[in-house]
Amino acid sequence: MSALSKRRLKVWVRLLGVTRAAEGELRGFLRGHATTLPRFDVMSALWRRRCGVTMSELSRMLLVSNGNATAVVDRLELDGLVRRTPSEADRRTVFVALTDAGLAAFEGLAAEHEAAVDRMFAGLTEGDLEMLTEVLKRMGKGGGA
Amino acid sequence: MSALSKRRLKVWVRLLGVTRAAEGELRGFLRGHATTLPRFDVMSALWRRRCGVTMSELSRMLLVSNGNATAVVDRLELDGLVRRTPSEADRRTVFVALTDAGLAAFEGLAAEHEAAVDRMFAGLTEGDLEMLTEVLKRMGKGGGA
DNA sequence: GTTAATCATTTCAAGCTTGAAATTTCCAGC
DNA sequence: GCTGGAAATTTCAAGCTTGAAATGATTAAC
Repeated sequence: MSALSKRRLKVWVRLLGVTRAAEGELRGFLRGHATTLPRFDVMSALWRRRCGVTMSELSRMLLVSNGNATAVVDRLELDGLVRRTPSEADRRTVFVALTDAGLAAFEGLAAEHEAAVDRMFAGLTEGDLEMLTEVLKRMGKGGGA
Repeated sequence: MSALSKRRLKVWVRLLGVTRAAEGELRGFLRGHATTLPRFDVMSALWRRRCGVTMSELSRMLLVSNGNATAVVDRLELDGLVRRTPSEADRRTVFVALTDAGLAAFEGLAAEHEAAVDRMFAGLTEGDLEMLTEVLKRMGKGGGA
């Protein structure tokens, strides 16, 4: 139980705290628009991959379980925001994509979401951003092994 | 939609990704010991404040809703790991504290947990830690206002 | 062409989490 | 000492999330 490991623990606790606080802020913003963080995350992923992704790809992108992706996509589908299309080539796989309504809904929200994130990072310089990216990249490599 | 705001968005996505991956890792470790992240978080908070905290303090410490704290404490209480004690001075408030069994359980886990966090941060130098702390501190101030 | 292994997805039970609506208690002003 | 507002906790419905088990489909080895 070295001093270094205690320090790492402290950094981890702070990292978790800041991330949770930020998530809370975004959740509050999205609540005002009758949606939620996981729904927004799914729609955002589908927006980045406009032509559609499989359920497995989706859950890998968002780092959530398969069952979770199924549940959120189910609800979005009920609301007409996403569409499932069975693959022709492989009858196991399903492609998910935004509907026109989903695309419009996401794009209406995206700018405000970006502004909210902007505010969260207002206290950081460009140098901070660069260092943060660098450090996070290194963390990802170490932990994900 | 400036280049800077796009950059901030990217950093936020990465921050969220790294944090989720790390949480996943810790969850996996805790699963092997028949417990979960939220339970561990509560016990950890009660360990830091050995003499007991109120439910409100607890939910503020963990950045979760009151209802959530109630639910997790309920389950921990059923398992005999924490104890609720009504306040003498104010009959609205309740103090929560680890039982002896809870203390033992937590301390048995804490060392391994610390080791797991240690591994996650293995790729970071002390300078990285310092800079990360600094940046996170500044983020917390900006966003939490 | 069977068989076995693997893969993509869904289903399920259990637990987590939220935000809002009760409930009970305290406190301040009258 | 009432009374109204504020505070601490719980309750509740709805949605989120997980991990494991089930289902259905593909692939590779024989």
